[in-house]
Amino acid sequence: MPTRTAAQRRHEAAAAYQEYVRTCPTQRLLGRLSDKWASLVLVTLADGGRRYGELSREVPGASQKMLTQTLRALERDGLLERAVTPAVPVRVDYRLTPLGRSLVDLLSTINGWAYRHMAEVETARAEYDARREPVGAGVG
Amino acid sequence: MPTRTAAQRRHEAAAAYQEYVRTCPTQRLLGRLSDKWASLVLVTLADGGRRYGELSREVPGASQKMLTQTLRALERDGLLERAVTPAVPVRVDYRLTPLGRSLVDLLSTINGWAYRHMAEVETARAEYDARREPVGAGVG
DNA sequence: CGGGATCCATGAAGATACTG
DNA sequence: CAGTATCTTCATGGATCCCG
Repeated sequence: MPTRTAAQRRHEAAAAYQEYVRTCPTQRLLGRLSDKWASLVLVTLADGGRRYGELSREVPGASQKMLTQTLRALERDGLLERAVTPAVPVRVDYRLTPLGRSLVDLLSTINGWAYRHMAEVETARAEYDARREPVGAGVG
Repeated sequence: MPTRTAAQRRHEAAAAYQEYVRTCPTQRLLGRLSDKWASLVLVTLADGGRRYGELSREVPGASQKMLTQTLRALERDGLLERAVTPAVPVRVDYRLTPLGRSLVDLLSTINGWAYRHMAEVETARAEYDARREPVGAGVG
């Protein structure tokens, strides 16, 4: 019997894989895009800069916590710029960087695939469900 | 004073938006791709079908629960096919459908952007962190 | 107006054990 | 071999309060 159990070795493999996932640019990118609000903020900013309040109105459903968090993450990644105007009521504007616009383009591509193929997905999904849902219809 | 408070109206807006997010093909697609294991399984299957056990070995870090769950979801979406061979030890093969291969192509595009731009992201991230981390270095 | 900090509910991810 | 069922754990997201 080896020192490491199968579970332990699997755990090590998992750790190594997690590392790979964290390293792989594609996985990192997908992670960023999977952020539900990130893509929404990006496309909202695509047609011009916005103030914080405008964003919170145009991206409803996002709490300020999530919005701020998303904005911070996107700013950190160099996808958008944050401009603070220290007036009496502070004014903060957000706008895309060239890198951000580049990502919006990619988002358009993804969008294109979605519109071209998601109908097939929906169909497949409906068929799949149809084969499972009638639990008591076909067996009796 | 209206019947609905600001919080309630925000809640309704959020609900409506959640509905939009669920409806929007792009959001649905991103949701699927964001599934950490989904993209991994797809690219693994890109160069040929695999048995369940093979997948669990080639995609370590995924518990069988996660693997099964991912495979079911992908099958449901019509991205891959599941072929059961009822032998003594059951044999199950998974392989991409044309739709699945199409999605792998999209994944390649995403991959391309990632490799072209993630270095910029890393740089931006490092700069951003550099402006925050030296908490006592630049202020004193 | 913009946002940081905190607390809490929810759901997803993993380990384990069992089945056919 | 190929799962399914269950329990626990943990990260995520949201509500709230408060500050500049």
